[in-house]
Amino acid sequence: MQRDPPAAKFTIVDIARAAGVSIKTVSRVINQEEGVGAETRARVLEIVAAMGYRPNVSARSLSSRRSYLIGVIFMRVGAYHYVGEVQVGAMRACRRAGYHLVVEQVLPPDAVGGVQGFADELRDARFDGVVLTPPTCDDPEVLAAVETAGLPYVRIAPDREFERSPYVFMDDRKAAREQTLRLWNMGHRRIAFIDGPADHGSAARRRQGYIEALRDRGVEPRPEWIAKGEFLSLSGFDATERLLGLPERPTAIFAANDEMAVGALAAAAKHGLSVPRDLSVVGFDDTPTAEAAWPRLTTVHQPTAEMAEAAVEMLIDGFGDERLRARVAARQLDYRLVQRDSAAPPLA
Amino acid sequence: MQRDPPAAKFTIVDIARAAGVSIKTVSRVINQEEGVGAETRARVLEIVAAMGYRPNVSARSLSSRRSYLIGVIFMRVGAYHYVGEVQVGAMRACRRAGYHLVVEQVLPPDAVGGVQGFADELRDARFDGVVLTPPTCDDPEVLAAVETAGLPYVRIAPDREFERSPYVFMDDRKAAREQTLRLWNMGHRRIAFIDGPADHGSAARRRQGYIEALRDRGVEPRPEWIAKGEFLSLSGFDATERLLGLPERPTAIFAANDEMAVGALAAAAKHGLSVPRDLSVVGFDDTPTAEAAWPRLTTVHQPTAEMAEAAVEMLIDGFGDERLRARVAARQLDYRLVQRDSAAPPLA
DNA sequence: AATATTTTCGACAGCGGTGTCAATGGAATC
DNA sequence: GATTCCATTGACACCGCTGTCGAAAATATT
Repeated sequence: MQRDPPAAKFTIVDIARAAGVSIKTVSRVINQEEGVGAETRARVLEIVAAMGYRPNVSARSLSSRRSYLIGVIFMRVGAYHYVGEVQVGAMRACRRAGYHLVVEQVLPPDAVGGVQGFADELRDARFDGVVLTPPTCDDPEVLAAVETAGLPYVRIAPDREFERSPYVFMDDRKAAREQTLRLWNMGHRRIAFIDGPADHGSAARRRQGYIEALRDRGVEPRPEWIAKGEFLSLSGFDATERLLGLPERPTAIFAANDEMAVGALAAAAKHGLSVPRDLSVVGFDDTPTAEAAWPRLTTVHQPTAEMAEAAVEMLIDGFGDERLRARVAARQLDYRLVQRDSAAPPLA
Repeated sequence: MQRDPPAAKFTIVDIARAAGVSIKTVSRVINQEEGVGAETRARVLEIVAAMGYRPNVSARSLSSRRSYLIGVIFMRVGAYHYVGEVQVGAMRACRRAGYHLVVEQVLPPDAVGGVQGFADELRDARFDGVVLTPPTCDDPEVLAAVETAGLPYVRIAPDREFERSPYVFMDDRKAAREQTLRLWNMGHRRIAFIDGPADHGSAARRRQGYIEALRDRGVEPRPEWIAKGEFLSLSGFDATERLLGLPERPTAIFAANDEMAVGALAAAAKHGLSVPRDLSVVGFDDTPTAEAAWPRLTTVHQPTAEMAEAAVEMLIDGFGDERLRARVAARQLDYRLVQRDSAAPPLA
């Protein structure tokens, strides 16, 4: 109508004409609806392929009221490596199903835009569904906005209200337990833990796993072995300084995330301790930091991309089946212990 | 028509009726077209606000042939922190102009999907324009795909063919020069450089800046002071080992990116050198790694988010003015030296 | 005051698909 | 052979907006 078509493509009408059928039949074929004769279907498919036809997304959305767009919501896109991983997985699932991935961020309420800006975006974008990542997946305002918009959503690793929506998760507690036992089985008996922020659910679950493991082995973890941290490398450094100042110095330190583990490595170096000879340090998450650190961190691999992929799958599967939306579903993914160079048996 | 409207919203018809004007007039108002009386415009705007009307994106796209979607293309979304930064900036610009951001990735040709998968996505998604990031912005196949699709595009920090499209960039050479001079001015005279991959344009420009700075000060950089690296921390470690093995050991090391600088820190620790007392190490890029490292890295801040923001702006501005597309435009952004803890004057 | 211009506004035809529903025709049933 | 029944298929309205173009109203010109 108005602008020159960027690349003169075909429309469903062209295909219908070429195949000698109605546009509705073509529509049926490309949407894999039934009720089309095998022969007709084959002919149409052939022509579609030959002419390189691809349906117009806008027209399809307008008519069907689906956008074929999935949104992933982050608190701050720039902040964490996490974000990239999530996108990789989500994109994979989207492509498989013919969806596209739109990235949205909710800025903290004080920032320009804030949650309101997010709500507006939500309405405009007409997502078919959204995936919420931590910590937005536990933000009451964000959840309210999404629910008000009537959008189906799946949460990744939520901290609470597990009945509120479908979600995917990993067993942090169990992973931390295994991570701790790995140190134990190497022979470590004085194992310290660097905790994450108090309001961070997965940090709490990891701490829980650590405690459980020790109790399992008949050891009551001493309070001074659990050092407060903030998930940042500097806090890991400080925490380690405190731990190394203890009368009975730990032989192994388990940091609740990789960044703090890197801080721990630095503190060890400052104290002239060689890792893993004099001190073992293990992390959690398996971010690129873990691989880049020196020595390379022994850690727990969190299947971030896979969780995102699963989340998008659940979402898309749910579209077909309205009941799925109501029914709460959860999907668990497996972690994996990663053995690298920062942990070893303690010196006799 | 078919599914129950998620949240019963208004259409342009409702607004027109409420305002007592034609839908076309409402359309004019919301698109800020001229040719509407001030009074009429005000009335319509008021009703739009009161009823909370937001135009249906699909309908608008179908009719206007614009999708209000901007694509950002990455090689591998998961790999670099870079990706998040770019998205932050791009999203900022998109929101301001009422666009949405879709993330796409081109997988290496050998991967499932590969460049072909990307080309298909391009056609489906009907982007109004795309932003290409390194290294895809120099990939002939990718460029060909984008151009074949007839899409306007802006590149971020391309390495070559600067006439081929508008682009945004930062002066790597000058920044590296300043970074080197900073070390020089601290009193360092034996400054080594850890180079990036041979085919990486910005690495070459940084090396050039390093060389220039030394020549500026009347020093011809010795070949053995320039160590090969691969932008990965391990390669920085190895390079540093070689440099520290030199008869006349350098007092400062300038790594062409932060990751290699982190490797350098590790190598220094292994050699029992305290940074920055015994050895200064500086990086480039100012990724989170720089802040997380121990000691925190003195580096050069690359305005990644701002570059992406500028790229999207150029793209959107170009839509209004067809001539802009043809005309090559470039926009330069400023780097910023970041002073942290890994560099200090050499020991007397 | 009559006419020429300009500004403001609306009718209407698409954009390219999907949903509804009725028509067609061959197989199955009686 | 007439009737009923599915499986196929197509006609057509419609999704909500923008572009075109002509009409009406306001303003300027002579």
